[in-house]
Amino acid sequence: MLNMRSVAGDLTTQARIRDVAIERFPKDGFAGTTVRAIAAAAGVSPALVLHHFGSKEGLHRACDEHVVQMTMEMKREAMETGTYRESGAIAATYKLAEPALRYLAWTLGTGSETAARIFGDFVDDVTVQLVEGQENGLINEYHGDPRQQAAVLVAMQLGGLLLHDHLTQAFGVDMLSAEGLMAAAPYALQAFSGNLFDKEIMAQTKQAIEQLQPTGDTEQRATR
Amino acid sequence: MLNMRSVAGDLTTQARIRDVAIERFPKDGFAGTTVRAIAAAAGVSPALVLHHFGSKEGLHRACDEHVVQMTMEMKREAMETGTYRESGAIAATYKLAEPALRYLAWTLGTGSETAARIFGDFVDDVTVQLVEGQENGLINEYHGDPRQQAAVLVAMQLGGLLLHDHLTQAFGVDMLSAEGLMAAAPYALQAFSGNLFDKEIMAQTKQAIEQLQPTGDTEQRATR
DNA sequence: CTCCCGACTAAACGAACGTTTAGCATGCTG
DNA sequence: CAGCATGCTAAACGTTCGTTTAGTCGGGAG
Repeated sequence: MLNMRSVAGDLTTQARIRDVAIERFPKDGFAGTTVRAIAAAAGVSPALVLHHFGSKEGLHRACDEHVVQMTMEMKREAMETGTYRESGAIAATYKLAEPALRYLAWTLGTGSETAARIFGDFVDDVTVQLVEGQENGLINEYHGDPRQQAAVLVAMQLGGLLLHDHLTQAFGVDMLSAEGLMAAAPYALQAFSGNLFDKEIMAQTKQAIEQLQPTGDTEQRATR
Repeated sequence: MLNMRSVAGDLTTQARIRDVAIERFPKDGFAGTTVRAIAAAAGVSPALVLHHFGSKEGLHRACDEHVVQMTMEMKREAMETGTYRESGAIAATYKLAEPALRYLAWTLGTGSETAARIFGDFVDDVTVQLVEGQENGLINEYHGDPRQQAAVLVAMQLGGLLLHDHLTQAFGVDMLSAEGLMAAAPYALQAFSGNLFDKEIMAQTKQAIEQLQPTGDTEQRATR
């Protein structure tokens, strides 16, 4: 059964093709990445790519599955060591390899079902942390629905992941590395500490939000 | 000079083509959107698209420019009415039309130069707000560099924009509408208020971040 | 040894792509 | 009126795409 011909760097040819695709798809998009380019980068013929994955879309699905699986594995490890809860769930993603992180960010930006699943899983985790944290006294009382609060927190955290290129430029450190996380996280903590924004501006903002026109139909703007 | 042939809905044919492209590019990606599809949706021939914009890439540039211009216009208006400062800069983007917002989110997800410019502009704005706010007492004392703090805040805020599809699902309200902003913003404010996270978990998280392995070369993970 | 299955390639397929060319219709200008 | 620039289309260009087909090679099973 283990009858693979060429094995370079202890990776199956199939896995090598998939890893190349995981690197390329976020870079040039799905349609912008050609089967021929993937094959060339993996050192195989274009036909072999389709032999292993059925079609280009099949390769896409395989990439999604693999990244999701790696993400879950990362989560499990982070939960065992305790860093998952402490780092607010998503920050622990730095343990993933950079290509997988870029792929994750790319997928989340698309409206795919995989993206919805990943986002939903994170929200589930943070919701649990919120509810359990309140029982443990780690989370103070709050208004509203825990799941909606969790969704906002997840979106905030993932913002750093999706915009890692820009944060990398702002910080001068690769934001997908541990150094980047160590550089940026204190600022996130400072924002959440309540020490940054004064009560006055918070009240002003709250009022401004409440006074928004509920429906944008009267003063709707055209794309013109 | 104003010699345009067909004018439907008071928009130039050229503007109509560009608006169609602004809708399509985020949906299917740049490579995934064909000139023929844009032309068909705009009710013109494919050749006319290239006649007006030179090439597909030229159309892309025109879309970028137009969205950037609309964003700046939105900013200027929000500054005049005061909502820009109060809403933390980016939240005011809801005033943009939905296609433009989707395009903005799509562009920010790419590593394009336009994205870097937009992100940088937002960071500039928030940096100024941070510095001026401290003088006015609206921002309390904080540690670190104001520009880096601003970058983290912008990334957090834009996270909601980039992940609007998922937030929309979580809230049951279109997150690119005023209703969506009104629904989600209180949760963001609650997170920033310092009332959500207890001091203990904040300290735990801070410690966990500091104890990360500085360089990930020893335990580096492969994409395998 | 023979047979066979799976990894793998070379070559070709039709379709669809971005772009070009030639030309038509319209309206402004002199 | 003639002349010309402009908005616009139809048709075709060459290229490149995803995919298919036919076939080679090599190890494992009988």
